[in-house]
Amino acid sequence: MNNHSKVIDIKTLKVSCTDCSLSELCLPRGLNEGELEKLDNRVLRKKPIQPGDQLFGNGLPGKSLYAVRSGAFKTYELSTNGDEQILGFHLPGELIGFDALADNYHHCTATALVTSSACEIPLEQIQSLCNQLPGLQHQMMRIIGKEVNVDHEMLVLLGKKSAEERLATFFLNLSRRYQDRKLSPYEFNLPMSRMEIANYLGLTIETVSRIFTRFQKQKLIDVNRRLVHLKNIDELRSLVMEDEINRSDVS
Amino acid sequence: MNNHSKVIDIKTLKVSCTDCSLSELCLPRGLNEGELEKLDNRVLRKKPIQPGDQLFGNGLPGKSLYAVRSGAFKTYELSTNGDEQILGFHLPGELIGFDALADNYHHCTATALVTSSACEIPLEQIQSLCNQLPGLQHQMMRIIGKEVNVDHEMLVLLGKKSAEERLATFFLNLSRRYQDRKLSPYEFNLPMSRMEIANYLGLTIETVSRIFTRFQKQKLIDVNRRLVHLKNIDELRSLVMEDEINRSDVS
DNA sequence: CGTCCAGTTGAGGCAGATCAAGCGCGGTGG
DNA sequence: CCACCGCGCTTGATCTGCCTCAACTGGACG
Repeated sequence: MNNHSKVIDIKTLKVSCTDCSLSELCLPRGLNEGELEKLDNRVLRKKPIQPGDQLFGNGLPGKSLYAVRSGAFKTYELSTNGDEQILGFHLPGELIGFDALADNYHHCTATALVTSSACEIPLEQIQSLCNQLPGLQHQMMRIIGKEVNVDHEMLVLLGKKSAEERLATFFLNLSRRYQDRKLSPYEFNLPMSRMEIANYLGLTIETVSRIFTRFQKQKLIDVNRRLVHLKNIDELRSLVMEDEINRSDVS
Repeated sequence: MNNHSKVIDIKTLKVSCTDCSLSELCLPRGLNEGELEKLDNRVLRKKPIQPGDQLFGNGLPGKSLYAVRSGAFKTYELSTNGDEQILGFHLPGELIGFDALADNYHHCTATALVTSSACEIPLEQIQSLCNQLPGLQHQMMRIIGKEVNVDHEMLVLLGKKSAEERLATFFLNLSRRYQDRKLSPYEFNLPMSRMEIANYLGLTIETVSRIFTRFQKQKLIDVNRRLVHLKNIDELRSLVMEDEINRSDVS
């Protein structure tokens, strides 16, 4: 490496996996220093991506995974009548691009919600490294498994939950993910618009807005434009599990 | 191989990957004879599973993937209020159990819809074999990628489609999967109840029943109990307006 | 200080849920 | 052989949560 050169600019330093604060959430988790360096050498750092710009697009060849380094992305598919369905919002440390594993073409599109950056890791490199580093293979499996489980949670949300439950679930999910990133689980900025929240949760923008207002009246949250303050997380939690209490006692 | 022994009973023959008619849909796809044998040695064949019995259960340790050999399974998660959300129906040749990749515990439950059987492949074996057989690693990635894409299609369905579109999509999807299995794409038995169809599609049993009736009046299908006859696939397609570009799993 | 646009609020409508009754087939037993 | 039951499914009537349409608000920005 370039340890011999003491005069390295901050940018170069910041972009190595070794010094990345996200390594415990990302692919490097569980690797030792030597292994990390091997991985590091295969990772391509991409230039900052402006809001609305694509990281990858539906129908385009895809031979890499991407780790969100900063900012936030959304992935979405186009429905038959042309309008989009958002599949997920992706925060730093999260990997996206699994949709290209099947046939090396992307089946969804990823665009930046705010100015963002990402690391690109070619699939070929991942595969060959996995053969050398059992820890990496293990971590890959964990990440893929989590991806599948997250999607399944969304199916439950869309298939069974009321609008109110969806919003409460959404806030609690974001809260936990910000906490995992050493950020406040109580106060954060939404990187996405109301429109995008509604789309993601299978609702309309009006319904989302009304429930934001309702939650504020109930002192559960404060929302000011995109700044959210969760004031009563326990109550939000009980909202998600509320309905079984009401339904199961009449006998 | 055991070609030297001419006296082998049919059961033994039938259960090897070499002779399994599903191998082109399943894990063995793309492996040569020698490689196939290696895989074959690691696969455990499970006894037949009766309708309603579990292949694996939510919260239980999971250290294997399972390939459906015959019959059909459903996987489901319990929502916070206790009722189930069906995540998928699984036909012969399909792999299930990816929900345990994240932490070696299952996050959903798999039960047989009819008398079924499955092959168990321990994850450890898959991983070590993947290091020896690039073809297997490649096929694993393909299957995982397809799994992710299928889940994403379901998110679009639940987030955006009308009840009618959901049912049409459901029929077309089953039709294609039966065709892939060299069965009639026009006439087949549903392995699941109306209730399970409704649950899977985020609808009620009454709505499903009404749309079945409507489709019959429109001469799109014939349904008699669980026997379905698709009479006008093109019209069903136009109901969904779905471009089936992505499902060509023969890639 | 007007325009724009994201978001909010209100009124009314509708797709699908809920509630309730009926149907038909397979199984049981008489 | 029919009478009866149970259960999966169908059908009808009514209800409702969320959508749709439409008007309004307030901060950002030229």
